[in-house]
Amino acid sequence: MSKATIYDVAGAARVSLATVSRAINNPEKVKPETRERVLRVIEELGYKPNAFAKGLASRKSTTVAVLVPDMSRASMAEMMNGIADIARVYKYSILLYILDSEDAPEEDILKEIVAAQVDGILYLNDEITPKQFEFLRTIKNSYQIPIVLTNTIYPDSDEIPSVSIDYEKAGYEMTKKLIDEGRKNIYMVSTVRKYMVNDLKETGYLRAIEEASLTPKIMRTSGRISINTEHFNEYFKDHKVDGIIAVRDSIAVSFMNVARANHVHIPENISVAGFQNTKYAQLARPKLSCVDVPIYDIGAVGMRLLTKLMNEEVLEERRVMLEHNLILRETTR
Amino acid sequence: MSKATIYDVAGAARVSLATVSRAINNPEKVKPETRERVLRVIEELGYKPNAFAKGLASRKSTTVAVLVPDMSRASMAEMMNGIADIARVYKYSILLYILDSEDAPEEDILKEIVAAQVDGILYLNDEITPKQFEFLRTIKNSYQIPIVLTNTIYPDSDEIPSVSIDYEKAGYEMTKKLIDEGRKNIYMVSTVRKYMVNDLKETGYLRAIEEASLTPKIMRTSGRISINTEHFNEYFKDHKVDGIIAVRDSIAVSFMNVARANHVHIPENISVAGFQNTKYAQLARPKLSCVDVPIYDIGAVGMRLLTKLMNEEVLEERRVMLEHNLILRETTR
DNA sequence: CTGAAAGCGCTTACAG
DNA sequence: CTGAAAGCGCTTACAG
Repeated sequence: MSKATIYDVAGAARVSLATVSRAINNPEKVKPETRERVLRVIEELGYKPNAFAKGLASRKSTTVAVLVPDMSRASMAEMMNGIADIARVYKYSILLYILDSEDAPEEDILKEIVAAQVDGILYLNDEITPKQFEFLRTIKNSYQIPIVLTNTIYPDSDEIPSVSIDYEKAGYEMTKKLIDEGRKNIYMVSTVRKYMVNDLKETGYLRAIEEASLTPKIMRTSGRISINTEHFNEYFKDHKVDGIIAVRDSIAVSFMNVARANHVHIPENISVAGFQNTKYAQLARPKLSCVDVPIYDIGAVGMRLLTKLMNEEVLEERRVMLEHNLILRETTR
Repeated sequence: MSKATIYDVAGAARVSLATVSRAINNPEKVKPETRERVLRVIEELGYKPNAFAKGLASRKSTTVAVLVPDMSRASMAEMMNGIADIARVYKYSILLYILDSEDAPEEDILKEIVAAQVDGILYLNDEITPKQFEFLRTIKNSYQIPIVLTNTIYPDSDEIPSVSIDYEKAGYEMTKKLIDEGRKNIYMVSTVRKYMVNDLKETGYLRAIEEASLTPKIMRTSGRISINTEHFNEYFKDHKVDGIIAVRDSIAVSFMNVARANHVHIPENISVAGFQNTKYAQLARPKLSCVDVPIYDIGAVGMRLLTKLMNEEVLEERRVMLEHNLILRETTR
C-alpha cells in the first residue's frame, strides 16, 4: 500500500496529470465525465496529493501556525478545540508552536514559520507586549502572512485583527454587580505580571468603582496557589474587604480557601467572583460566580476570521468582541 | 525582505547550490573554509531552507503528527508542553490533529497524515480501543511510520511502544494505603466509558482488595459534574462507604462536595483519593490526596522515544513506565 | 476541455 | 572537496 502519485492516477484514468490536478482543484474546468472517471480512480487508489509537492508548486500550504506561549493554561486547550474544528472545515492543517519563554519569540521561530510557508498565523495569549506585537507586525508586513490575535487585544492599533470578549465591559459589569449588592470595599485581585486582558478587566473595574465614588483597591498576586495563601492571609489581616473580583477562577477559589480558614462567610461577609467559568468554579463550594468567557467560540471565530484574511476578503470588523455572561452562583448574593 | 533561496546563497558565496546544501546537512563533507563562507552568507541573508522543497526532495519532513482525541482534558495540554520542548531540541515541527469523535479516526485523517509525510506519530490518549489500535497498526505497517502511545498502554501487544506510568501499580498502592488505614468499604469510582488506563487502575484496585479479602465495589459515573452530584447522593444513601478512590481528581472533588453536603467528615469518616495531581487537588478543601502522574515527563519521554524510532535506533524498552508518587494530603489519614 | 512543458526549491548519486 | 544534472510530485500558464 505505498503511496499513489498523480502519475498513477493519470495513467489509470487515461488522462494527463494536468487533468488530474484540475479535476481536484478546478473541477469546473474539466468535462463532467472525465472528472468523474478521474475521481473514481482517485478513490480506488486512495490517492492523496503529496502535501510537499503541492505546497512547493502552489506556494500555498493550507497550513496555519498556532503560536501558544504556554499550553498548560486551561483556556488554551479549549481554544484549540475551537480552532481545530473550524480548521478542519476549511481543510487547514495546524502547525503548533509552543513558545518557550514569554519574551518576544526568537528569530529562530520566525524563520521556522516562514520556512514552513504557513498561510496564516493565530496568536493565542491573554498577554501581548509591545515587543511581541512588533514581532508579529514584522511577520505580517515582511512576508505578507495574515495574523489574528485570539483572546487578546492590542490597545494601540487594530492593524492586527483580534477576537475576544469585551473584557473591560465584563470587568465593569461584575464590579457593578457587587456595588449593587452594597459592597463598599471591593478588591480586584490581579496578577503581578501585566497581562493585556487583565489590564482591561482592571480598567472596567476602575470605571465602575469611580462611578460609585468608592476607593479602588487592586492587589497583585502571583498565580501560584502555594504563594497565594500566605499572601492573602497577610494582606487581608490589615484590610477591610467585602468584595473580591479575581482575574482568574483559580485565584478566586484560592482566596475562598483562605477566607474560610479565617471563618469569613461567603457570600454573607464577602462576595467573590472570578473570570472564565472553568471547572474550578463549578467544583468550588460555595459555587463560584464568574464571568463566562466563550473560549471555544473565541478560538473558532478567530480561525474563521483568519480564513477570510487568507482569502483576501475584506473584514467588516477588525476587533471582534463576542458576547459574555455573568454567571451568578453562590458566592454573590 | 522576501525569502532568499539556495540559489541566492550559492551566488553570494560563489559556490554551487549542492555545496550550500552540504554545508547545511553534511558539514563534514565541505572544506572548513568553504563551509564558513557559506554559513556566513546564510546568516547575512537570513536564509532558511524552504520546508516544502526540502521535504519533497528528501522524503523527510522533520515533522511529527500529534493525535489528540480531545484537547480540553487538562492532562493533554501539559503533555503537549513536554512534547514540544523535546521536539524543539530535535528540530521537529508538530502537526496537531484533534480527532473529532472518539471512534476510530476516519480514513480522511489517515490520508491527511500520510500526505503530510510526517516522520512519526504520537498518539495521546488514556483510552485505546482495539479499533483504534488497528488503525494505528495500519499506518505503522503500511507506511512505515513510527508511532508512540503516550499515557496509555495497549494490553495485548507491545507492537507499538508506549510511555506511561504503571497505572495498575498506582491503583494497587493507593488502595493498599486506604486498607492500611483500616478502611473496609472502599469504592473505586471509575467512568462509564471504558478507558484503558482506568481499567488498569481498576485492576490494581481489585488486586489490593482481594489480597485483603475485602469486597470490591466499583461504581461507574459519567465525568460530568452536574450529573455526579445526584448520582453520588443516590448511590451512597444505601451503601456503606469509608473509602473512595476516584480515577480523576475532579471526580474525587465532586464526591467530596456531596459528602460534605451530607455532613460526612473527611478524612474522619471517609478517606478520599484521586489521580493526576491537578490544580483541583490543591485547591480542594480538605486538600486532596492523589497519585501524582508526571504528565509533562510522559510527553517528553514519549517524544524522545519517537526520535529514536525515527532514527531507527533499537529500543531497549518498548513499554516505558515512569515513576509515580502517592501524594498524601488531607483527605487520607 | 485537454496536454506538453516549465518551474517550484531543494537533495543526492555520479563524476571529476 | 566540489559541480552539473536528475528527480522529488505537484501547479499553472500556454497552446491547441
